[in-house]
Amino acid sequence: MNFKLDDSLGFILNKVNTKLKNEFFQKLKENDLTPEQWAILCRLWEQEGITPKELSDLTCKDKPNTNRMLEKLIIKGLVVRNPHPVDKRAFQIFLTDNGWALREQLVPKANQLLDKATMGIEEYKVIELKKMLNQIYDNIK
Amino acid sequence: MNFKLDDSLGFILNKVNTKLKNEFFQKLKENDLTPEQWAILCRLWEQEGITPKELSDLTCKDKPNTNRMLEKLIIKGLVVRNPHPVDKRAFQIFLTDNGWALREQLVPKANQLLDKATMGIEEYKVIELKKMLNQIYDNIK
DNA sequence: TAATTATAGTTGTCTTGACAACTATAATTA
DNA sequence: TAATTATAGTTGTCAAGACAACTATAATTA
Repeated sequence: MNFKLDDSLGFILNKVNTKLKNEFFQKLKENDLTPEQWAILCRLWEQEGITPKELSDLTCKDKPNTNRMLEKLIIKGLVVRNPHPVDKRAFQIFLTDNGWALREQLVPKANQLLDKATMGIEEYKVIELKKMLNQIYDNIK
Repeated sequence: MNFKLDDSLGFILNKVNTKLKNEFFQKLKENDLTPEQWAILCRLWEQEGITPKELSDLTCKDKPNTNRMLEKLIIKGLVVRNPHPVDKRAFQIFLTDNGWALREQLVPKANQLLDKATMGIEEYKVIELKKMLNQIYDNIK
């Protein structure tokens, strides 16, 4: 009936994730962005014109939150929301020039942070780490 | 200038953490608890009589949040808050009988979920995983 | 085709997380 | 000892995550 919080995967994961996200938040501050908004931009850099629903699936967030984040990105002028050409319920999200321009500023910041985070861990170990995390993701539910 | 979100440690970590926490939340639902409140209880099971400040350090949350969670635990009758015998600014947090009683209900739930999450991953690999995560934690800042 | 069901997006609520600013007490040091 | 600085806890704000309930449109099927 013993349980050591410090040795619990859930606690460790949460701790690391919070700290990493927070550190990234600090780095993104000067661009007035959050890590979650960053994730949305990333997806749009990969593929423009998708719907909020698709974005919410691709970023693993629910629809209400995705929409609220999109609102903020629209207000910031990084993204536009056009009516969907076929489906009247839906919208298409596109990047503005400003949205595209952020990419070359932000990607190095993200990579810098990840390099720092994984310092001292061999590259193949990091790959293993990610593989295990993905397996855990698949294992749940 | 390429960046693949799906291969990014930050994104994967966040995804897994969110899913695991959420799954745990579902398990804790019938006890009307959240994973964060669980973490506080864990610490108190390990050591009673510590202050909110110490609890916030031990659970890696800030003071305001820790206090708000403690309020909820007090309302639920799982925890009491006594004046600190020496330091008039501080308090001491103790478990009630109900707070203690939860332990044997909750610990198996946590272990069950962690077992499921790490299914198919060898035990020494899970240890390696936790070690790497802890190193990442130390690497940041 | 009409009725039913599914889906995209919206609104509102609750919990948590980070942070800043504040009060009261404790500890330090001049 | 008096003044200064540090600390415990509090209050308020904003971003986000989960969830439930809702509207409008699309897809299915009777």
